[in-house]
Amino acid sequence: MNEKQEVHRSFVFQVSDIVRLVRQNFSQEDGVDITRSQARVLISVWRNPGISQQALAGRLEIATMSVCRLVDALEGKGMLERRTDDADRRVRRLFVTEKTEPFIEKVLARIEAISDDFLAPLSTGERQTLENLLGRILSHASSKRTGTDQ
Amino acid sequence: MNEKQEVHRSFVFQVSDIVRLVRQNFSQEDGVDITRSQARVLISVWRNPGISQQALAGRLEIATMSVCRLVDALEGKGMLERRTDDADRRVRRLFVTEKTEPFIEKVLARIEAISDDFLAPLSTGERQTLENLLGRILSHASSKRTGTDQ
DNA sequence: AATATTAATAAGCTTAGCTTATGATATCTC
DNA sequence: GAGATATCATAAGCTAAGCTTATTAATATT
Repeated sequence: MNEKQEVHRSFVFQVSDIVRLVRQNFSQEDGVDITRSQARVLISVWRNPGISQQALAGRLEIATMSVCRLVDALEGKGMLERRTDDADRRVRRLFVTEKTEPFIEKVLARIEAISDDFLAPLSTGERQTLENLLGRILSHASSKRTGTDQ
Repeated sequence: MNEKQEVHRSFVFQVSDIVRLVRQNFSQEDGVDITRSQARVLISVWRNPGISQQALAGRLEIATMSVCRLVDALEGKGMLERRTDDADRRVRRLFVTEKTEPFIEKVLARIEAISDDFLAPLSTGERQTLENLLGRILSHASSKRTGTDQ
């Protein structure tokens, strides 16, 4: 039973394993048909209405092409809208559609619910500690990324 | 600059983001051409020589088909060997090839190096705390998985 | 002997990215 | 103002790390 834990408990594998389990938990449930990365985009656009795809890529630290694909999907579902910027007609400004607003709450709730599920075995204090440790790891890791930014 | 952190700091996104950065760091470097999940398989076979693909799937908590593909890749690189079990000729017993043994050290070192890289901003005590918290999350999450085990 | 179960695999799908090339615009330089 | 250069979005197609749904071969059950 606890032999199973012996596989290889380095940080790299620990986080990979957790993310695999998260992904498995993500899809189903409520009536909002959206993936984890689509949710990330949606929330980010909702928080930054009118952001360009380029800027969004910088903010999410993924390739502009990846943003483009994710926006394609969300636009296809009618959750996001691309509007051409009049001042610079190369850029597409992104907006959450009005009909989508109510879904945002659901998406946020789902993410919180899944997080809570995983954090269930930890005390409140431990959760804060964890968030702090992971946050520091993230800022450290993303601050030393080479280029691709902006 | 720290606006970038504001995206959405729930546990789900924190771990996803870290894993994305881990994957980007994984591939290159030393002379061992292997992916993260292949490494996971390789190490597990090395620690459990003669394990069947089925049993390995149970241990790694992934589908038998996924194991099959990963073993295909590793066998293609000559790092793993499938031997038919004489007693039950349906099962393939897995072994690390002799020429591969020396690579294992490299793979383990790489994983440790990447882990260390990410853990760099933490003190030794904090690292232990983190490992403990993530470990508990993992056992909790995988214990409530439905079946597929063993 | 006929049936059911199990181990592995073939085929093809999904998610979440990536790179490389191309088409529109904008901007900079002469 | 024209030509070169840079920038934003996107088309096309790749990789990694899974998945599901058959199918085949072998074993176990009845």
